[in-house]
Amino acid sequence: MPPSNNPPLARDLSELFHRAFRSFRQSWSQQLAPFELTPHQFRAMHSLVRGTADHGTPEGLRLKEVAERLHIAARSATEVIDHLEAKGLVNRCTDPVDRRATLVTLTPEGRTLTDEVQVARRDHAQLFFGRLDAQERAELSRILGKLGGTPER
Amino acid sequence: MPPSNNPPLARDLSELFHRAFRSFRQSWSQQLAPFELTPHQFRAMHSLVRGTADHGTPEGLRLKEVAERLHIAARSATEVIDHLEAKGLVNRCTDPVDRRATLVTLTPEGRTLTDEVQVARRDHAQLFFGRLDAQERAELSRILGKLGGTPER
DNA sequence: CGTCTTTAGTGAGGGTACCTCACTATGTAG
DNA sequence: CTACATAGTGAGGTACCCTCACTAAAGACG
Repeated sequence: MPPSNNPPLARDLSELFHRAFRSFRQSWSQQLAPFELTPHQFRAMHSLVRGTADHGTPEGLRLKEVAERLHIAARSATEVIDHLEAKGLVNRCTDPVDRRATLVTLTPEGRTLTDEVQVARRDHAQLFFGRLDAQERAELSRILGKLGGTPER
Repeated sequence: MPPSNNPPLARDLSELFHRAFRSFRQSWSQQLAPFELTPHQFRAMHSLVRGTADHGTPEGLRLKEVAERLHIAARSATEVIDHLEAKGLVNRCTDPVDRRATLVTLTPEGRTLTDEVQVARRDHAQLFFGRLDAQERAELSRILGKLGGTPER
């Protein structure tokens, strides 16, 4: 009985948001599991690829930059990189220009893995967002952009 | 090749989703801080209110039910409830009907606090989703519903 | 009644993803 | 050279999850 035509209104947008995101994260985690990477580890590697592409320097990103790109504290970036280094996916080396800084670079293995996971990520996104049609995706994209908080600074 | 005039397309819905949710969660955490509750603690209390309303039983929810509502393992629910109990916001008592079970009920303080936080939550949602107009909110709501995975049960 | 199985909660022990604070080593300005 | 800032990290903490093994109680059945 639809006595209340009630659209599932803004009523509980919070709840819906939470739920949807949880579902998203969980399925992504699963997709990632075979690679033995956590979402953040992958995000870090991803940032390395894009990062080095960004500013001509071929030699990786500083830990600090990684932290910024992941929106986490520097200390936390250290940890993520620790794990990746332990797996032989990245290397640390002192920045010759500023010896306080540590440059993080992908190893060939890391590079390869990143590419593979990139594909998996695309698959996952298609699977997950595939429930929406193109227009809905565009709309969602626009809306999320608005909600994303400070786009800069 | 002009860098990219194209709209922030569905290109990285994953990224956008992640970013928006992070922003959401963070601002909610902050809103919650003055009450000295973590998001999950509040969610648990919230489930108690709704739970007891649900099935006539005036006497709280079982731990297991709490776990189900929070979508976490039973053991984890124990922890959340531990914290709330330590703060005097909930009580545990043995279910007279099934003495294996523990009924969790809100104390008057817990009840009051929940009501207060409920208001804060509404404020937060309005603030956060206020960046969207009514139509966008409705659209978002609809879309998130589609993405939410298991709609019920 | 006594076993046998199931269930609810929890102690023990882990793990991830974050954080702050204080310290070292290095760089930079005066 | 001194003073200060900055990059990374060790130490230590919190939130939020988990599994595994156990106890106490309930239910099934002969």
